[in-house]
Amino acid sequence: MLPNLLGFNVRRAHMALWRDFNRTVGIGQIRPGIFSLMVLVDENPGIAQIELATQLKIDKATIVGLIRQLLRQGWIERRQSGADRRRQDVFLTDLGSRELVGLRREMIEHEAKFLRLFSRQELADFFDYLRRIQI
Amino acid sequence: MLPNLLGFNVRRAHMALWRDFNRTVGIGQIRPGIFSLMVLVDENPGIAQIELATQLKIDKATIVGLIRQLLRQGWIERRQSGADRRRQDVFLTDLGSRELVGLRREMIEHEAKFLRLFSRQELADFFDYLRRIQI
DNA sequence: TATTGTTATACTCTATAACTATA
DNA sequence: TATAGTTATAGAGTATAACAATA
Repeated sequence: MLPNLLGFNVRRAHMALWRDFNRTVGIGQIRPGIFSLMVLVDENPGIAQIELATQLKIDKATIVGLIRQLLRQGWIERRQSGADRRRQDVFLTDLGSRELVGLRREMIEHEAKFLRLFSRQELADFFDYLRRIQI
Repeated sequence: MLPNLLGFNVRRAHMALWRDFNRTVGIGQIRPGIFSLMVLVDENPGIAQIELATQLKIDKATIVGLIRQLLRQGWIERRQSGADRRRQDVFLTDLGSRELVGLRREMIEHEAKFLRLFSRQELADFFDYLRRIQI
């Protein structure tokens, strides 16, 4: 039964990617969740935590823990929003920005190992299929 | 960057499936990991723990925790192997077998929500792609 | 009343290292 | 020496519930 379950196959694909990520990207310093949060902050300077939660599709309480790690590493900083004082605007620090350059490079190296298993058209279809089930 | 990363998309697809599984299958009693272990035991009565670890691609130490839960629930039982006394042969109990009937039905219901998003050919391709990255 | 962020808590899933019993 | 299973420990990653501050 298992080999014919979509959930089982997605789960194993996820585990394989996860393991290679951890061997390749920011070894001992970073995980997929933290990486994607950093990229989001880099691409949206001053983004609010609630917005990070929405875009990453995880609970706002979960964001707090990730933010705390990145603050401890000195890779991000927060400033209270002027417009809405409930909000904490999140930015990368200079250190965080420099770090992310290397992480992105490692990320591309990691992705390449998997991307090369597909033709251009297969990849386009694969992404399409994966997006369909991101309900 | 994120929407164009294979890892990011697989991760989100995994989360979507995980959440729906937990709303649909064995509510409050079971998780994807436990379910797949039960199915494996059902299809391979007397399977050894080391074999479960190999087939599920997780460490043998991790199996112990899952086995312990299922023992507590009375859904599996173990007998020492006659041939190799290091081994513990794992079986479903009658209770476990009856339980699994309902769980399989819920699993199919859960899968159907996602499978119906694809044509037969798309699904065949999708499974092929997912298997390629299960390194 | 609703939203943003926080704290406390708990659970799943995974791994590594060191161990016992057995092969 | 190698393998099967266990224990202890750790660390991601997620969630829910209740709360303070602010809108």
